[in-house]
Amino acid sequence: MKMPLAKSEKPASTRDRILDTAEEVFMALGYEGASMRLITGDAGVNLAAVNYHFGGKEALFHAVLRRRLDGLNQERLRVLDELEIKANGAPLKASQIVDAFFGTLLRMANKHGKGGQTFLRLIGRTQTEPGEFIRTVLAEEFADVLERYKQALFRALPDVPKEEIVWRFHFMLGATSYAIAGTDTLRLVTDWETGEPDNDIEQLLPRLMSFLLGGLRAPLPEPSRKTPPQRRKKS
Amino acid sequence: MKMPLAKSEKPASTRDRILDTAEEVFMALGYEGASMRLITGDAGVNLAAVNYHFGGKEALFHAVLRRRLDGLNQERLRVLDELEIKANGAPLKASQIVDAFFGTLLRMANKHGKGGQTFLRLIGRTQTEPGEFIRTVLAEEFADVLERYKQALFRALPDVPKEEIVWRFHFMLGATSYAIAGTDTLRLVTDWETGEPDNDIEQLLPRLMSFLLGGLRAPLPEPSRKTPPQRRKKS
DNA sequence: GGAAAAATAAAACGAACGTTTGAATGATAA
DNA sequence: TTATCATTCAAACGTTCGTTTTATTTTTCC
Repeated sequence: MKMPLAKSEKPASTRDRILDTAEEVFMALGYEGASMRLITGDAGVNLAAVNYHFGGKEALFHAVLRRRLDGLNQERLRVLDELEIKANGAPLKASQIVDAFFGTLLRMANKHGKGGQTFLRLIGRTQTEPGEFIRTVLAEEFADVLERYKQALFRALPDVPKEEIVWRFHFMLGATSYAIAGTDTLRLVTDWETGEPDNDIEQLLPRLMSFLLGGLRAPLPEPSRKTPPQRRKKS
Repeated sequence: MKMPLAKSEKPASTRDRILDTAEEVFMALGYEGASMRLITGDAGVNLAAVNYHFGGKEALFHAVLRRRLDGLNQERLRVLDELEIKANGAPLKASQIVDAFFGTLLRMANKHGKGGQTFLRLIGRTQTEPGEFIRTVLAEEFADVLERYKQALFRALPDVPKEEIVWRFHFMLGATSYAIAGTDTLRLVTDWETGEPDNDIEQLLPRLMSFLLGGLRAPLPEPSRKTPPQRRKKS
């Protein structure tokens, strides 16, 4: 029988076991580095199961990303909606927007426990993965959310040129992605005799927030050139 | 004959052709994604040449990184020395330090023309590569420089707790690495009807600088907890 | 010149990859 | 029960991987 399963039971269907394991393995080894034999082996399922349930390695990766990104981005939109309703037409504060975007990410990751943090590091990694289709997946997944938040920031910071805001959004994504993906280089910078990065998220969030907001609201670079370079003809 | 070759000639020894090509291919496909057959093929040399001249794929990657990283980090140390001599014992300004570290990176990359920018994106990529040895290489290569700059920042910002500076250094690395590695996500954020990212570096530097300094000097996060969590026992 | 060393070339190695196949097994419904 | 469907499984497919081997060519040095 295909019982819906009361909430906390865990026979863990083959499909779900693959997803969970794949998430971890992709995170640890990257897309290219993770082999289907390793994933299916760790998950305790047959090698062919991935192709049966998902259609292939790419599709599996796609599914892994989607499973959590959907929830995350829905939540991001929900929080933004809520803020805008409360504001009743007035522009939001930049700090609210930044928190709604990046704070939601970190808090959701923390909520799901180990799995959430694994995923957090995965998408940090994924941002710089070279594969063509990976970037496509991310682009599709993020397009709506980014647009909404971009617009919100435009309204929140009317004095900052839109182009500059876009750049700074990009920088914020980088700082966050990096802060999440690897404690690698940080471990190199500091002496680390304090805790493991596992529950560092609670420490990380306020620190990251201060940094991001400081950068976002920084004084503009001196406009060294009047014209925003010469506009190039569209190819 | 093994003539030293007047400066601008370019028979390009097998070794150098491999290095140049490998740099591009690694950048485009990542370490795992780049195959020796592709590299040697593009370089127009025999497949076995890499193993002959470098010893293997890992050693080749190592050599690619070292070739430019050595110069970069030497220059970074030189610039910092120069600043500190001029300051005559007084602490430097944070903006000077940030420019010496990140500005030097971007300027050097710009100097070497196409090759430099390729390399810039490569190290941006490399920061999140999963392979074990890759992180080792980067750690060795950067250790000295990071330590020097860290100390300089400590002196420049005596009011900011050292721990906080380390974190923010990490965030700055992330923002920069990301800004460099992929215009990928940015291309997704903006509408891009302006120029290609090729010569964007001149635009990028002042923008990035403002952002980094804004973040670095941002007001501290409220110390929500007095004790810096409880110190965990060292395992 | 010719011997020694360095460099290039072609071919093959074994291992690992993602995917496919076809039979065995389990559950579902008439 | 029997027919039907979905799932699991072991085995093999054909490629591609990094590396090694063997032979040939080129350079270096006496």
